[in-house]
Parts: sequence; structure tokens; C-alpha cells
Amino acid sequence: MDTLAATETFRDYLSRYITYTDEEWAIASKGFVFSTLKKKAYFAEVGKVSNELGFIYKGSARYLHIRNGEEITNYFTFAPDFISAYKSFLRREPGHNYIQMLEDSELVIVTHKHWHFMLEHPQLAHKTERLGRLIAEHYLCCYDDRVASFVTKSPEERYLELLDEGKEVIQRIPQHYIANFLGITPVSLSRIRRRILA
Amino acid sequence: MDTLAATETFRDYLSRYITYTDEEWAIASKGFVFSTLKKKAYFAEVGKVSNELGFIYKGSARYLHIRNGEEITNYFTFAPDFISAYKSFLRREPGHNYIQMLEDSELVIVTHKHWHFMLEHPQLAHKTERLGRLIAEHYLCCYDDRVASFVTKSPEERYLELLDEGKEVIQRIPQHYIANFLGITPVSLSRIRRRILA
DNA sequence: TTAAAACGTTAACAAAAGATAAGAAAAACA
DNA sequence: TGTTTTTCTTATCTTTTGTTAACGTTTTAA
Repeated sequence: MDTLAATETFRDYLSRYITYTDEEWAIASKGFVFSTLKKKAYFAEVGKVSNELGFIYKGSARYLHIRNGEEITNYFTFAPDFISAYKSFLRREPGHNYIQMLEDSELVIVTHKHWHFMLEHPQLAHKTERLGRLIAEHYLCCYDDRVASFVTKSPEERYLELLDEGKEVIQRIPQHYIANFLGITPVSLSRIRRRILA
Repeated sequence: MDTLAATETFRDYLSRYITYTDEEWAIASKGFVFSTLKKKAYFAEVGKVSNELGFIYKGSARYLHIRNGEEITNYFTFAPDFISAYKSFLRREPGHNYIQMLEDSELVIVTHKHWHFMLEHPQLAHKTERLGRLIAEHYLCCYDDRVASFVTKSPEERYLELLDEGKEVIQRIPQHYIANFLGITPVSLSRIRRRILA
């Protein structure tokens, strides 16, 4: 996909939150950067301040921690979606997790500098503030669901729930990543699967 | 506390996110409503669209679900803080949880209508959008931590973590609520406590 | 293409959690 | 104050999960 098409895909994705006029979009998109990341490459790393907000229009990624020397996969993202070490990006602090590509991927990058340019540019500021608010609100609601499922459901129920929604996740992701995502061990997930099939 | 003092407490709390000028604040605060809720009263209920964003300046509350006929406490809030059925408030959908006061409480209420008045008023719009964004971002980061603790830590570790941070929670909240919050049963929390003391 | 690494399942045992019930202590309240 | 309700702990038993290790299969990469 060329950069123009990528930019349009991004614009189209954003339209669920906000619609910039052509003129506004011309100003905003001038600052976008395009990036290709190979499978296993890192978009964000522990200990580094993430200066980039990414829009992944091709590919996928996983979020992971290292815990007692072991990788624990936290979350997945599939194109088209945002990809970001929010906390690090927003607070300008060193991050606590890695973001690694699951396949060769292509992204539109909004640097921290450009994001703030958009937040301060007279013509873009208001819509950009709203965009930022709506995006944060959207993910807030997602997190709310996720926490609720940890609090009110058993691992088996969480897995069944995932089967219902996350068709893509189930088919494209190694099972031990999914186990981590559910907060259990890979061995335990394997047993749950056997239990369900029986 | 009288309504003027309450309004000032609210303004002071908001100053961590944004500072309205006196003139702006005069416009904004005109629409605030004041509410007193007794212990056990509900701020939000399942099945009802929440039309109110609350700022609790005195008191505390818990968020809870009903699951198989049993209450499951999800979260706690202590003054001063926001209190809101976000998902319901933001999306105008019937809510999936209750918010119940843990003690007699006093709140500043921003109705959905007034919030949108603030988002659209020429003098307030920009700061209000930013306020909304910063609040959402703040809670997003909180949720991120909470999910990470479910994914990477055992119930016992989550409890120890809570002991470190949440002094208030530990002392003022019944233990079976805390057990719910940690995603385990009250019996299990009791055993964890014995294990730790030994 | 071949060697190495990663993946998923299963087994065996230990540790922890869920469910249920009983009883004591504390808190609510009338 | 006295009674009821709530809260917390403990015990027993069952179920589930964690841990470690083994094995066959698939994928990766040299």
C-alpha cells in the first residue's frame, strides 16, 4: 500500500471518531510518518519513552511484559487499529511493556511532537482534542469490559467469551499467548480446551 | 459543606487537569447540581442510562455487578474523585453495574446535558474537550495497571500490592468486597491473609 | 534441506481456589 | 439495650490451576 492509500485508510478509520475537512486533513497528514516493521520487530520497548502513536493498517502486534524472565502476552492488536504504549506516550515516562509485531506490518506514525502540533494548531486543535477524548473514552470502555471479565468470570468462561468475539484472535495467535491474555498458564488453557470439547 | 465550598473543592480537584478562568468557571458552575446520597443509596443502576457525571467531595462508593444473584464488587471510589457509570454516560446505553454509596455522601453533579453544554459553549469548549480527554486518559492508565496485575500476578500478589497502595481501601472496606475486587472469593482472601501473617 | 526452536498436549504431583457450612465476633439498628 | 444482620474465619471436600517434564508436531531459520 502506498502512503497516500495508507493515509486515506487512516482517515477513514478516524471517521468513526471525527471528520477533518480536506483542508484540515492536508495540514494534519503532512506530519505523518510511514513505517514498516518486520515480524518480531518492536514498536515499543521497556524502559524507553514511546514517542510514537501508531496506526497499524496492515499486520498485527502483541503487547507483552517480562515477568521473572518470562514473556507474558497482555493484549493483541490487528489492523486496522491504533497501536501505542499509551502510558508512556501520554506521560512521557519509560514504558513497562514491549509491543512486538506478530507479522510484517505497516503503520502510519504520529510522533508525539506532531500530535501536539495537531493539538495546538488553531485549525486542528478543537477536533484533535475531541479525537483524543473519543479515542481514550473508547479504550476506557474496552478496558472496563476486560476488568469486568476478570472479576466476574472464571478462566473457562473468559475463554468461551473470547471464542464468541475474537474470531481473529483465536485463529491467528499461538495458544500460549491467549493463555497469558486470559491470565492463566498455557497448560491450563490446554486442559480447558479439552474439557470444552468433551 | 455548602455548595460554594463544594464547587471550589471541585475546581481545585480539576486543576490537576485544567484551569478555567474565573469567568469560564462562573459559566460552567452555574449548571452544577448538588446532591446528597445516603449510605446504600444508588448513584447508578443496572438497566438505566446514567445521565450524571458525579464529583464526590465527601464520602465513598462501590461499583458492583450482580452475577448469579450475587453481588460482586468491582471497584471503589473515595472522595475526592469522580464517580460515573462511564460506559452508560458516554454511550447513552443502559448500564451494566450499580454504583452504591458506602457512606453518607455529597456530590457535585454534572448532568449529561450540562456536560454537552460545556463541550459546545464557545468559551468552554476547548478546555472542556481537553479536560475530558485528560480525565479519560488518566483512568485509561489506571485500568491498564489493573489489567496488568490480573495478567501477571497471583491473587496473593495482587493483595500484597493493594496493601502497599490502598491504605484507605484496606481499612474502610469490608473484606469480601476486597476479595471481589481481587477476583477471588472471600474465603480465599481469608486464607491468603492467614498465609501472609504466618 | 536440515537442524534447532517453538508449540500444543498430556501426565503426575503439589498448591491454591471454589463451594458449602458452621460458628464467633462485630456492626447495624430498632 | 437487646436482637438481627453482616462480617470474618475455619474446616472439609471437590475442582481447578500451577509446575515440571516428556513427547510428537510444526514452524523457523541457518
